[in-house]
Amino acid sequence: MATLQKSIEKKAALIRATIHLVNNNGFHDTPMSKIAKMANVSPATIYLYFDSKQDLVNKTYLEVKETFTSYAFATYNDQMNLKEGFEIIWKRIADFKLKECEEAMFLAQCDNTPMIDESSRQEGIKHLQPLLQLWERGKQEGILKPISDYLLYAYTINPLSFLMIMQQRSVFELTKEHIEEAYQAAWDSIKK
Amino acid sequence: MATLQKSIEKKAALIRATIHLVNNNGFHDTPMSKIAKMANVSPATIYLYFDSKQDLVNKTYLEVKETFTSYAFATYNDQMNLKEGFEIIWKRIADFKLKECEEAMFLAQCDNTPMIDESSRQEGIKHLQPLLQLWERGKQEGILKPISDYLLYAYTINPLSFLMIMQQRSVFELTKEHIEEAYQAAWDSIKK
DNA sequence: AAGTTAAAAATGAATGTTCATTCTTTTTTT
DNA sequence: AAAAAAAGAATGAACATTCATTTTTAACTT
Repeated sequence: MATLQKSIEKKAALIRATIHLVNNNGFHDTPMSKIAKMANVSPATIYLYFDSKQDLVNKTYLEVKETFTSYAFATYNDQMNLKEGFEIIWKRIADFKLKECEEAMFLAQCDNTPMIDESSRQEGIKHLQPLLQLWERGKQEGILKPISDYLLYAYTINPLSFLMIMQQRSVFELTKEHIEEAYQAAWDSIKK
Repeated sequence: MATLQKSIEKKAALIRATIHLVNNNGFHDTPMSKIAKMANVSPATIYLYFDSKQDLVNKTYLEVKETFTSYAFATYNDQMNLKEGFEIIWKRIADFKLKECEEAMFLAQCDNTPMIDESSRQEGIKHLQPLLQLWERGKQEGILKPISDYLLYAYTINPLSFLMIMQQRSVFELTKEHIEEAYQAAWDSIKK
């Protein structure tokens, strides 16, 4: 137990350090030595867990994406009707972005820069499957506008990322009321 | 003429090279030597125009932001009524993001990473003043929802950035119809 | 108009540092 | 005591910036 447990903890510490440092300094301004120091290991030890710096950041991305989508879909099941399902997922996503803002900021940075490999990016997208299926159903039932998933995403989920970043930069404070408002605007813009 | 003109051209070439290389590789993976090569100057020459790499990227950001907002507000004047003014600005912004996508991608990267200095970021925000004033008016006239500018921005302008990035990554093609749809959704989500 | 020269602009080649990765040795585990 | 995990120091490449020269510009003189 001890050894495997310890390995898992070490790997987790490395990933945490990577998220934190990359958020504040960007990928290329985050030396392996700093990641090692923050995770309390030797730089060489990183290479027991990851092939390279690029591999470390790719795997960090995938792990965070996984955490994010598990959280987003945790209270959803596909028996729910469209409106209910969408509201639950949307609000979980909002929750995640506010509560786990380090992780969410990291994802935003990955999604907006050439930081991670294209293949990891592709892999990460797959996790959103349940939401895409829900939308598909909504379109077939004639409840949602018959538009591309990208547009649906742009109107509903993406504004949240922007608000999170502004919150993070302390340029404005995001309250429960803002979130409720944003949810209404999101729903209004996609329902038929 | 010759000399000043040439200087201006050289500076412009450096800025163009910076945009292109940073878009494709990120700030810290874009060496000064490559920027110099692409702009057909010696690395040392960059330092005649800019204090440092950080200064180069800050100034590039401000210049691109300036170009962007000039374009966005070119056909707008503050005599217009709210709906007309908003539509004109929104569509100019959409236009810019599609036609000048290198510049727009660069701004998106600056806005989502710790790439540029905080002071340049602040400076860049000021250029959006006309849009904020228009919104202020809209709220006073009771045409717009009485919500924060950040929310208005999140619902209307930010989705465009997402769509542009997806277009750029060739994951979907953005047509005139998509833009019209997106505009309608934007307006619907902010009007009272 | 041609020649002269000082200042400005530009250059390619150093410089010194930072950093990813590897190597050798030490520590921990079983 | 053998094997696995971890460490710190060493290596070599990449890079931002500076330095010593060269080239270009333009003002001035004849």
